[in-house]
Amino acid sequence: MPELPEVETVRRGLAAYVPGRTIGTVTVLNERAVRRHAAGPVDFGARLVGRSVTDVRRRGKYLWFVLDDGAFVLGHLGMSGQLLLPDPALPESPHLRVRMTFIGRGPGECGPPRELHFVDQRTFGGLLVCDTAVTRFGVDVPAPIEHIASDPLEAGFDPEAFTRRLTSRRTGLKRALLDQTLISGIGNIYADEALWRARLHYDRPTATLRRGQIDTLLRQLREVLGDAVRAGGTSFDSLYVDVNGQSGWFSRDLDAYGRTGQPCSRCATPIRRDSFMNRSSYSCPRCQRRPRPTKPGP
DNA sequence: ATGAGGACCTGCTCGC
DNA sequence: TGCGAGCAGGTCCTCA
Repeated sequence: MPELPEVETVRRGLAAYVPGRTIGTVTVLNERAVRRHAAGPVDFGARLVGRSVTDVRRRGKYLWFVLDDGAFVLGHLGMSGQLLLPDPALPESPHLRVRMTFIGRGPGECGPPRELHFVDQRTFGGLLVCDTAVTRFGVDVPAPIEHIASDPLEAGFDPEAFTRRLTSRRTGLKRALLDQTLISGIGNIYADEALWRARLHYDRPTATLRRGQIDTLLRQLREVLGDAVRAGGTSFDSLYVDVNGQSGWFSRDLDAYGRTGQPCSRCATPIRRDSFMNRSSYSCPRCQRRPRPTKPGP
């Protein structure tokens, strides 16, 4: 499940159940799911069995468990990954890639503990175990995501630094928003939604943005991401669900994404779909004017 | 540094 | 009914 609100929804679900639990068994059903764990699937399991989870954290679209020996289990959901605490009465997904069981039960619980399933239809996502943390933007993160910038909902997100880095680029605005080394957590849906809210065109050269426009964009980004987190994320189908398999309902609040031909909710002009960066971009041709071609520099 | 393009996958929908 | 094309919310790599 892709973008920040969906990953945060999953993180919250995991944080309510997993910390304090001890991992009993780990079964890797598809090796591709742990391909980024260099030591291989056997080592992946061996590193986890008997360890307790102390916390569940997130930056951008990545989330990780902190273990009692100081290691991390880092996960990315790719395009179709799910981390589920499934109802044992229901049939297993055919796309189950990694199964984890827990030992013992929490206070007041009865019956066997839930399992943790990593389910991933397209297998672009994956899990790995790593030992080293690095401090980036004031937070200790697993070393493999050292290159990932802070996300706009983090306390330590620095709008000044973002503004400087954004305007020093010579690229288009949406391309920059999707660059996880500049700002993290934003994908195709929320980029289009924030650009619509801020009335900015996706191909606006970042160097021409005025400070006020960037402030507005950041405010709209925080707002749309926050709204979507409160709604439990966006989903169009059962591929994007929380740890219990439930869909979020933010899709009803989308103003641009996926609304080709439908009237803009501000000005009633039909929303248009463009092919951009090998994917779809949705925008209002009236509220979000295409930037003038840049004049050749001196 | 930038960006275009492809690779990595499965499954759904659409038009013929 | 079958079949190929196109599409899907991501990331990473190479090459120019």
